[in-house]
Amino acid sequence: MGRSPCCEKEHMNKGAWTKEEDERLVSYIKSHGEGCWRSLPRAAGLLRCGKSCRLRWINYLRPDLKRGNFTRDEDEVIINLHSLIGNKWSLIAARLPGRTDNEIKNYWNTHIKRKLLSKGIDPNTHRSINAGKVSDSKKTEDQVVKDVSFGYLFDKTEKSEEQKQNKKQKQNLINGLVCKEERVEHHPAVVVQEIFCPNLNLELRISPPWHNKNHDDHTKEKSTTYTTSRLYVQNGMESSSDTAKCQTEDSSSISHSSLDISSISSVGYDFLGLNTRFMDFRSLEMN
DNA sequence: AATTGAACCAACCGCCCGTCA
DNA sequence: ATGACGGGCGGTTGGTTCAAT
Repeated sequence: MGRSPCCEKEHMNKGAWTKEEDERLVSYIKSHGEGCWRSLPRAAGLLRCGKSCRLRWINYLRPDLKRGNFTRDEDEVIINLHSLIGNKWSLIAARLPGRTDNEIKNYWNTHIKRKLLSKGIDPNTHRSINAGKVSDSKKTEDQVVKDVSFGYLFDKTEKSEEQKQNKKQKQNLINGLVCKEERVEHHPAVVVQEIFCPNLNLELRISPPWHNKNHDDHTKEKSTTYTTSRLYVQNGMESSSDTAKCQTEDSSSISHSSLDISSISSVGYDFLGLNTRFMDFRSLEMN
């Protein structure tokens, strides 16, 4: 019954891969293709576990891997997606061509986490550490607030602008609404508006930017200024109901048990304020 | 120059889930 | 129907490099 063991753990090499092992693995996969990791080591003449071969190929030897530092755009994608789906590194990696889940995970733990903390943002909740303390004190037991912020985390060119923003945010916070506007770099005609409601209920609600009838016209005429909402999220993960109700901005239901945003990305909006080539949510599901 | 600690990242570990015998 | 395995995933470890003292 069942299958035979993947590999004998004894007599297997461990640790760093040698150049020769790499060459054997690459050569074998080039001629036979990926797959069947179980039988690959023996066929390729490697004293490695199939798992180890798979990992080495996926994380290091694959020809389509992008090497070098992460770009600012990639940083943003990672942060935004992490705020949405958490430590789902493979899902995040799927939005970043040439990057692996392992690479992103390492980058998150070594760079982004620290960057967020230095800016007073909790990397787990993506909320301001200070704001969290304030709101926590006001929380009632049956009113658990979990808002998701996609705030920009990068240095502003002008501190005075930042101060203005902070002042505006504080005022909005007092009014029960956090609102932030920012012009997109390289696209001065585009204003990104972020709206955070600290007292949101627990339903999960992810919506694309509201539909603008003149969207096409605007994209044709880049000089025209238009506003798009970055994302509107009500997180219901802690709700007693396991099934989150997901609706688009125009209230049409997507799914009760899973979220399929393919219809959104296919429209071509700058969903999450990111290039849609990164944001094809076809395989993303949230329960 | 030597030592120490931080940072980085490749690789491993252990678990989960779908598939197969 | 059952139980074992393969593949995939997230978390962790350990070796290497770099910077500070």
